[in-house]
Amino acid sequence: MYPRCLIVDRMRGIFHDVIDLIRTLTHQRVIHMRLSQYFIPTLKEIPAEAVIPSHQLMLRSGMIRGLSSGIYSLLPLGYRVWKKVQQIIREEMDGIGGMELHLPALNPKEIWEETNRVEAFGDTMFHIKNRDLVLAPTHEEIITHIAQAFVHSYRDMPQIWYQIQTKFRNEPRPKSGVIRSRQFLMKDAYSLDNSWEGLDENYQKHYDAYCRIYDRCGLDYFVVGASSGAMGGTGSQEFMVESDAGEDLCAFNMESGYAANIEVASSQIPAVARLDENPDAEKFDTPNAKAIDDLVEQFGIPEERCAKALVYFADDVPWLIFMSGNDQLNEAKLQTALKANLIRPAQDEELLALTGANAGSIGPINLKTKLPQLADRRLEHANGMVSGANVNGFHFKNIDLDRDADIKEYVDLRTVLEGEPDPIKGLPLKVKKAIEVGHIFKLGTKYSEALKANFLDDKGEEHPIIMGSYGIGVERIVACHIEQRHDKDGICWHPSIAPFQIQITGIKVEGDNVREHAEKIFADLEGEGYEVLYDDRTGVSPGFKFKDADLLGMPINVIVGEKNLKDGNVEVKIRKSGDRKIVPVADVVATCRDLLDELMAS
RNA sequence: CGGGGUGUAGCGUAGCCCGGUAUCGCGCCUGCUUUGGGAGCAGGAGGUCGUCGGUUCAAAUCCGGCCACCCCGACCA
Repeated sequence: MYPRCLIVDRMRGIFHDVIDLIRTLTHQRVIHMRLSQYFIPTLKEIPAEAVIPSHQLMLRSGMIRGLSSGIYSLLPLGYRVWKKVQQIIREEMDGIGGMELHLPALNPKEIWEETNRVEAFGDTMFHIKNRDLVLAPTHEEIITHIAQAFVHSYRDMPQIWYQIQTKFRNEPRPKSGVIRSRQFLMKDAYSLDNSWEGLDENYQKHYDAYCRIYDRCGLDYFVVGASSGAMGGTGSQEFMVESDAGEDLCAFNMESGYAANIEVASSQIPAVARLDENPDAEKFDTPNAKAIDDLVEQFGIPEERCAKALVYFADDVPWLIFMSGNDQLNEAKLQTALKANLIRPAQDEELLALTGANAGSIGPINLKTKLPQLADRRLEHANGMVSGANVNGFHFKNIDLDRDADIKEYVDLRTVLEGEPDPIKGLPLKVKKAIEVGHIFKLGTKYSEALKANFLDDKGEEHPIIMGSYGIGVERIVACHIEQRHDKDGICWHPSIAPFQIQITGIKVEGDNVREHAEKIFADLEGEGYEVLYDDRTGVSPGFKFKDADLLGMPINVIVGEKNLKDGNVEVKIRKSGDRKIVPVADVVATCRDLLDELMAS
């Protein structure tokens, strides 16, 4: 037993230990937010490999570092942004009842063979060399596998499961920095339903959540109807950000409200009219005509009266395809029309073997081999057409496709062009490049059927689970944000995903007055809960600090220097607008709060 | 996979055509002076010239193979 005074001393000692611990923790937290300590390797010059602004600025601001083609390290400043985007996604996914889980990136190849997707992905999927394992490019198979094991009753649904996970895709050509890379983060969500109405509801919930996510990230985006591609399914939409760095083309007319990926976009371009006169088809000499334009120039044939014939293989079956004039075949539409896993144009030798002629002289009459035929709907019942004779150097004229060809079906196969009338109001279409930042799919039962994920309904009947699949590219949000919010000096972060909301620039912090005020403001702003990066570097010229601050692009820069301090003021600069305010030291916290609230809402 | 280009210090580059052991700027280290828009002076460190082979007395430079990266195209649930 201690004498009383010793107990008091001891308690006093513990009390002081706790205070010291708090001081230590606070001190450690603060010291990491100092530019003199924080690892931000900025670059003055633009690295040669970076072409687009977001890539250049991510490198220059020390957010990322390339390791290999399409593979990037996320450095501390960049990773802060990544985490913020993920947090916004988590909050909105949780908000629609999503449950976060985490699936393995390493998958048995076998499960991917059951859905035929080892073949469908082909070289895009990474394979492990010394085991029968693959690196997952997406997770429908694994989700369905879990559903198959545990979801057996209509009472078990609906479900929304999601994860934020690293995906691996062996892109043939990684490009544009993190926009097309071989390892990237994706939020992928999957809905399980016992009815098609349920799927519609879950799809709509995701649509709404996605809008909130992109709004909160400060992105300017639009939504387009999209192709379901080899994923299968009954409907899908893509969330797009307009950008010259984009790899997708979108056709739209704002006034009529039409917007679609060029892969599915259609127009009201008129069909080729049927002529009253309909003489027999007649072969004629065309020694120098290999392209539609040659026929138009040499023989004065109207472009649309030419039936361009192409041969495509759909899962190893050759098809003869007809298009009007120079209309461009849309391969996505063709793939959908033929319900094929893989399509490809025939090669020269194959053309010769199948038709008897080379490209440019192929047509419906005198084919060497009988081929299934498909034509664009513009050509429905068209006659008076010119097409190849299946002998090099000859064409037929006066072809009646109803009479002289054996076309199974007329479907929309053409790629729309800017200026054509849109399908809703017939207003002129615009076409622009965009980056896909999200995609929502009504998958249906493709995977549940393949993996036998069935449930019993209230009548005891067995059905495949009805699924939806919903993806967001995390790095694309960051890249698009920078693409949309930068100027000649650097990034202009929206406060929602900025690595720090506030930067403090100390001018000549060697001086006691400046340093003490800057430290005080630093502590006050952190005390208010803001994330603050304090440029406390000594021996660095003011110009250097300003340039760095503009490059890093925090929404607000508080400049503490003797120039204003002698009047009791500091300067508060808004990165995006460039506006500057001179405010009394005592008002800094309130000013920052007001400005950030304003910027957050903008 | 087809076409084009590049590889020289941490970054950006000159030299290559016409062979003689590598230029300049930025950055980095030391010292002094500077400090409101990428400071000055002085001194210093750092390079198997992507890699392997060939030609030559001698190769960053000429020839060939390979590798990596970038751009255009094809491809891209």
